Amino acid sequence: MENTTTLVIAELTQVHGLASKLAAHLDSPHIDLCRTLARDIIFSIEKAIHTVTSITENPPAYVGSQPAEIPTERGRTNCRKMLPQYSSHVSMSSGTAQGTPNDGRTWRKYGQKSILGAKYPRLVLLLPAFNLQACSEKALTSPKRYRQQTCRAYYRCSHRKTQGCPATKQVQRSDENPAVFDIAYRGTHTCSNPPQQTTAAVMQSCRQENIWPQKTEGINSVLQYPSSSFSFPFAYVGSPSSSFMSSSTLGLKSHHGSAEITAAANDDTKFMDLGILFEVGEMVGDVPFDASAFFI
DNA sequence: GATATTTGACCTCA
DNA sequence: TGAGGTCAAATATC
Repeated sequence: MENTTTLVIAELTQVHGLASKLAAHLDSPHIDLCRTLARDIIFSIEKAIHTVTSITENPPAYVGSQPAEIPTERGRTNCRKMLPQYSSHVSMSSGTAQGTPNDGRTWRKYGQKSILGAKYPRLVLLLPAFNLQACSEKALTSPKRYRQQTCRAYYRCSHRKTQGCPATKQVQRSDENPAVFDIAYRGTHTCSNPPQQTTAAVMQSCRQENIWPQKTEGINSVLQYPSSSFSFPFAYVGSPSSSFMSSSTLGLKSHHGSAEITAAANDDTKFMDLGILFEVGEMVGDVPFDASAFFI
């Protein structure tokens, strides 16, 4: 519940910031910007409502840190019912050809499964960790079993062996938005592994490598993100300029114990200009953002 | 050789 | 019995 409260508070904080920004621009000629801000406000409110609604309808059996499960003699948990619920979900648009989004932790992939009923089986095209050939061959040879399937990859903390860290995560494409990856985290890190990169360091490297998000031609307009990533917790809440927001949205948010990265784009999306991206954005949260490391 | 990934098999649950 | 989650041997990469 604490996690939910944090999420809702964060959303409300964002709404407050957006509303303030909207008020400041009411008398300006930038009507597109106002529309965008209004849309963001509505989105955040809907999200907060959804968060509260889902927690009411499906109270989690687990939130936050819990001791690692006691494995059986074969190293498996005895009762799946006792497994902790996902402590957080991250949605991230990523068409990078270099793997799943890096969240600052080191993960070891330990499995992959085809998931029935998913809308977007093309996930295998975007995440090289997924075996495209195997999936497609299975789809051809067993059309009934593999029809409309996508792959879900399973990762666990690299420090499970050395430190017994129970954290795991699952990565698959969102059914609701093909441009968004759903990354579900289970358990919390008990390892002492620090985040690999700071936000400023990541952005600095992105700027240097000129690998900021851009449209991927031919793959349903999926935004490409750099293979490097953001460390949590960090926060960026804001809206790109009106010209950009007319065709796409992007937001980065994080909270204690949970985080979310979202991005979406339609087919009209043009290359994102990072200067524009941060033009009307603002940093919130508890991690300092070193703008000097990002802007020349 | 160490480490990471792939993949078929196995286990649990509904 | 099928689906989801995990194991562990085989394989790939550095």
